[in-house]
Amino acid sequence: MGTTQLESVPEPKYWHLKTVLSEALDSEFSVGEILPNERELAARFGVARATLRQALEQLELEGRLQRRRGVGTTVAPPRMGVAVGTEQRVWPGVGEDAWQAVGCTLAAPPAAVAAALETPREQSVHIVRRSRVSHGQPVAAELLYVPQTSAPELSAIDASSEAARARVVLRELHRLELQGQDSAVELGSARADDARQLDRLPGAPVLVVTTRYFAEGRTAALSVATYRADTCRLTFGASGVEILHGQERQAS
Amino acid sequence: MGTTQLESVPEPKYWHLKTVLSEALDSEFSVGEILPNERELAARFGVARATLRQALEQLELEGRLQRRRGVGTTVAPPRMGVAVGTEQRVWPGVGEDAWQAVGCTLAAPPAAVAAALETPREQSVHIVRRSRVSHGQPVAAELLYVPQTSAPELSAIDASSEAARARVVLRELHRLELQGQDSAVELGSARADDARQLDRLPGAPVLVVTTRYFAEGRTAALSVATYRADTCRLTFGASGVEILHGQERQAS
DNA sequence: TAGTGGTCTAGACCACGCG
DNA sequence: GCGTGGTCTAGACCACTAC
Repeated sequence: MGTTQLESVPEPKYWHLKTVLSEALDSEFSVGEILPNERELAARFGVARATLRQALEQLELEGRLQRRRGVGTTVAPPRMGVAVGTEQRVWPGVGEDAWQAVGCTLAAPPAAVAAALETPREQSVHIVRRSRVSHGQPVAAELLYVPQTSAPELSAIDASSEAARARVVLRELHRLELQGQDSAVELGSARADDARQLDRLPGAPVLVVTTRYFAEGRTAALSVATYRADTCRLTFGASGVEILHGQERQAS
Repeated sequence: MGTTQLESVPEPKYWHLKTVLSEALDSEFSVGEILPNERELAARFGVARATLRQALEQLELEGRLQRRRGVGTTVAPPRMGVAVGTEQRVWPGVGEDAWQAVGCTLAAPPAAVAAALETPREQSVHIVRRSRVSHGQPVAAELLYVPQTSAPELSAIDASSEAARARVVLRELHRLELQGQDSAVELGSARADDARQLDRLPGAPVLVVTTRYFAEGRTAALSVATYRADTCRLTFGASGVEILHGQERQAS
């Protein structure tokens, strides 16, 4: 990585810096390698630390870097493909996916969820919390909202553990015939609880996948899953195949 | 919007500030309304402008605010649903979508694109640039890579305008029988050219949708579309239906 | 030209991880 | 305890928009 000073150009310093760093990452660093610390990098490029950080933030947003407080900045591996919309329609928790039930509560859903479920407000629903792990890393935290009409027979077993209750709700749900589903993806920032589950700081960028499951002529369940935007590439259709690791990355 | 000072709490000021502002947006502002400027807001909350900006950045990332240099900060409308993966497989540019061909060049693709197309490197491909408009706003900029094998008969008409050439390439492409397609979504930041097309600054957060189109037993075309992450919610499956406007937003 | 958001600086202190 | 990235400050100047 060069030590050249930045010239006076019309484009912002942090933007130029990002380009320089990006090229250095391609040519002089390998995955997992640790970069010099921010104070040293800033000094080396002759900019304030805040400016350098702006460049690093962008590179982290693009999945090129990973920064951890108390540890350092490392070169991130290519994003992993995570299948979120397969051809065959399946209930959440069916198939060989790495979802893991964490807990289950019975509570009134947020207003927007109640609206999507066409459930009367103030009507409690099962809220199943799940966690998705891929390649040994947590990639998603999900809240699955299941109206009591979709999973009755739950009153008898509230003595079990939360995780057990979650599995029972899922089992009940799977008894219904799934008629269809649709999904939406949007950018968000991790709430405190999701962030903990994803091993990130609150506010970290996430891809929020909202999926509606239809059965018996109504919305039988609603899933709101937040995926780590830095490490994940969400795939729809044929799953998990390697496509592009990034817009401008070298072919491996 | 209150004028209360922030207390000393363990959570970051900008995070608390974001929460306060978010609630104020819900209760005291309506869509399109313009907020006080950053210097005044910072003073009102008793923080440095940089800290205030950190909160605004997050809210903009979540699609709650829109900031324009020289103008001000306004309350953003709910994100619009944009269909990107419909059930029936269709070639790009077929159907009632608002894509508009901008130009077309013949050039060697980036290495990663060449790999995905299973095309020999250094082999030129048609690169069609398109623009997608929804509700009167530009929402996506796309580069569609079409190998010459997928659209021959183009040599005779290179005298036409760029936009006309683009349409011809698309027409050629549509002659093939589409066998399948798959997509991937990931977070990125807008390159300078895409940013201009999207009416944003370079580096703005975008959702990059990479779609492979299969025909004649091979990858017949590859699309890399960058959607404005602040204004768009990408929908897969049944299109465009209103689902959730955000994770915790009030039902309208 | 006035006012806005965007960039940049040179400091300071804090929270966390690791040895 | 030390080094890391995370937060915060109080300024300054620039680029753009609208009048």
